[in-house]
Amino acid sequence: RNTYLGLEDFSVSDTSGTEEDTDSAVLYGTLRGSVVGLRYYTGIVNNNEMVALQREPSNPYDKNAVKVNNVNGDQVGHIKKELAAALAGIMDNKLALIEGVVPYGAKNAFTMPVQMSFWGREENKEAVLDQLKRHGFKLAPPLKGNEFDKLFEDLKEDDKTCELEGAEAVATLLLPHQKQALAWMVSRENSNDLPPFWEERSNFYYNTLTNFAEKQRPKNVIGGILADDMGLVILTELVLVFVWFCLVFLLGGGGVKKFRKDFQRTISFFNFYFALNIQSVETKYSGDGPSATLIVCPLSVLSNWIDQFEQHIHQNFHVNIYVYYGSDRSRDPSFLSEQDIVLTTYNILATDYGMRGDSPLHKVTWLRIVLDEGHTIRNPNAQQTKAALNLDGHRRWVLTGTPIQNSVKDLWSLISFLKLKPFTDREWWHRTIQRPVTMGAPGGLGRLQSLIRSITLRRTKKSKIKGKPVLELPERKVLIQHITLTEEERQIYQSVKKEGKAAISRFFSEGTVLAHYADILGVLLRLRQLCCHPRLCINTSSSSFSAGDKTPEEVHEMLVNKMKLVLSSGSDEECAVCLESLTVPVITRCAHVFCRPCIFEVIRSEQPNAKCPLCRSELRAEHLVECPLEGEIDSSNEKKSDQEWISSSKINALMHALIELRRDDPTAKCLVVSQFTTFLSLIENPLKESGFAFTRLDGSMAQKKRVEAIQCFQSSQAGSPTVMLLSLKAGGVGLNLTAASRVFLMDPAWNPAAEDQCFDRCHRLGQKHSVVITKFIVKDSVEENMLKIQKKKRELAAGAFATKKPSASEIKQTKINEIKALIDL
DNA sequence: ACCGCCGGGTGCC
DNA sequence: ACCGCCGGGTGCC
Repeated sequence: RNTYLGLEDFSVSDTSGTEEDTDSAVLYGTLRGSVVGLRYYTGIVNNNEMVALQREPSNPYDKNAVKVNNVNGDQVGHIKKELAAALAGIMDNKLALIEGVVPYGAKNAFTMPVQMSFWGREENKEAVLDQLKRHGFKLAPPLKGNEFDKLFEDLKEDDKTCELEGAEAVATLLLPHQKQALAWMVSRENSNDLPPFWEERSNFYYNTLTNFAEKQRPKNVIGGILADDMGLVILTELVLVFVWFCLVFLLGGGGVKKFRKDFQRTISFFNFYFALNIQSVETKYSGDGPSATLIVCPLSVLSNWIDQFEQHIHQNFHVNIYVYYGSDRSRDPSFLSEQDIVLTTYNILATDYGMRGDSPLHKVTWLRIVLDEGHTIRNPNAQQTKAALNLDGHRRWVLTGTPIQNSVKDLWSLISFLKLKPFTDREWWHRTIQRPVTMGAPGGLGRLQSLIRSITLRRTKKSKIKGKPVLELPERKVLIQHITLTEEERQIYQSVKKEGKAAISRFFSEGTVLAHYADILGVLLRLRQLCCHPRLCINTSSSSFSAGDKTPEEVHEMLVNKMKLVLSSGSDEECAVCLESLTVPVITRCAHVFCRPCIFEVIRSEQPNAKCPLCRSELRAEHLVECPLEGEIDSSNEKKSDQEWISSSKINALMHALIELRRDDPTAKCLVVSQFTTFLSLIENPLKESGFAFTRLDGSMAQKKRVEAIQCFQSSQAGSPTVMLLSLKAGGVGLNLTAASRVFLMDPAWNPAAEDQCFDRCHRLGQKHSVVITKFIVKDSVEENMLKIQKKKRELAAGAFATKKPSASEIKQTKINEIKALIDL
């Protein structure tokens, strides 16, 4: 199973089969059994301690053998053979998840009882009961009285309101929330506290969740999660203090003056990192042990880092920074460990870990590991997650704007990365936190909150310290401007709508909605495009809804087109296997789009008769079609510049607003945002005609061009552009466009979060003016319906925490409902 | 006694 | 294991 040489792969074995459904598992019942052979093993348990049951098919005495392990993974004994004979089949076929608790008998020498709970999908219940019955066992109803309650003890909350007063000269530079963050971080780096849910009890360390105890003191993580939707804010200038301390340490105060001056420049978020790294320099001087800090980030922010390091560190200190990226990267672990900072991306990390089996990054013991945009690793099955979890180094920090997106599930990878015992093992995480929370067990949420509180610093824009908002941003207003189409535009719109509605109605009555998912998205896309400009959908009219008899080439082309359609439709498609946004999209013959690795895993595990996870059609690796070219997804209809330019109602409304704005304030800058880059191109025309200086930022631009466009736009020089044409999803979270105080959103997005994120690019620290956002919405159109869906999504997101993540089929059902609402069915 | 009963040896899977 | 189970020793009252 494990093809990655030499590196422990801790989750492959428990991620197939039942894993996907652990959230929807029901409790079949409980059964008392016995653990035997205690005297042969070293693993010990306490009364009421949780134990894990593990199949041991290779046991020479009994192929049905089931091992019993304690929380530490040490074997306690075996399940008695008659019972094991009944359990083996259930476990091997993943019909149920069997969990054990040893109720008493902790001091028994030979055998002890074990209370087992059987969990699984409703449809497997009968088979499990049957199998047990055949061996003469019968499940008892679930135990009453919630054991979780009595186990749970709230932790004292860390005092995060305490501020750290830095050196006098520095303290004045810090805002209260910065001092607070600093104090927290310093305390995390220096604390000797036990990790959450551990207590010291008469020479033993005792875990209050699992009732596991051991002599050895469990390590608390040196580090934590900085969860901050204004991450860019809270850490700003934090570096000053770090650097200050370190300088005092290093230079004894001598070089401090010059240094401080340098740092009174505008300082950005990324300073945090080199703050940490300066510390690593200090550690290097102060003794042996690892001295290199590894920073992993998405590719999109890599250059930001490099810039920051170049600007600040190189000149001031002789800090060795190595960017571990590109095919010529050094493969020498000892070279890497000599660096002060090694910078790399999640992709490189994952590639090295997976392909080479001797990843240099995994051979180094790091002083500190920092995961930037740490939510990147929220999918426990993703290669980059496994790669990150297996990095070696005791100080571990996760920086993320969105640690808990939709579910508790997403948190596991982060907690596991922090190496908090016993949560690194998925089973214990699931039994003690995830299930109690998702099933609403009393105390479950409290437990989770306790955990989060003790290891994360979470601040939102709305957080307050001592009754005052942490951050006072200028006001932000969202206006909706309704647009009425011209008679001509309306005619085209209605005719396309009529045709599309007829087709979609047919799909509904035939029950083939899922099979025509891409076509339906296509109809909706065309309608949305027509709301913007009639020319946007000129080339996407191939409404061949039936596959018919086609040559392989034609099928291939059709699939590629469908995939492009899905990807460019802006509907924020998720892969139904991993439920993440698509990476390396491929399309099946039945026209459903998945991540390449995900669908290959499905094919591999279900072979020889793999079925499409969405529609159960036949699925074959050789039929999968990949997306031909990354980037220029909707460029297919871009090649018509020779045509005469015409305006549209929306463009007229925009130009009217822009000209008015310029008249009132010639220096005011604004963002013009659309999901359709072709639309942005169409807007360029009237901008030129009306003499606007503008710039443009979209996903297809090379990194260098982007940086240029951003700098140009942010400049306050006379004659600098006042308009930026921005594609909705361009740029990462870090994109800073605070020069703009107006936003024109040309077309609504499916996902309101995407819009909000876009607005945040100018409504953030550094914004001096109030921000006015104008959304253009065409009356009586698909756009108005999209607003309703957005509203629903917002409400859903507001109560999101603790609700479980929807399954693939639920996602599709939601989408079908959306489709109905969108086209008035 | 092709039984019962006794008591020693023994012990996970 | 202060059990169960095994198999050898033994055998009226």
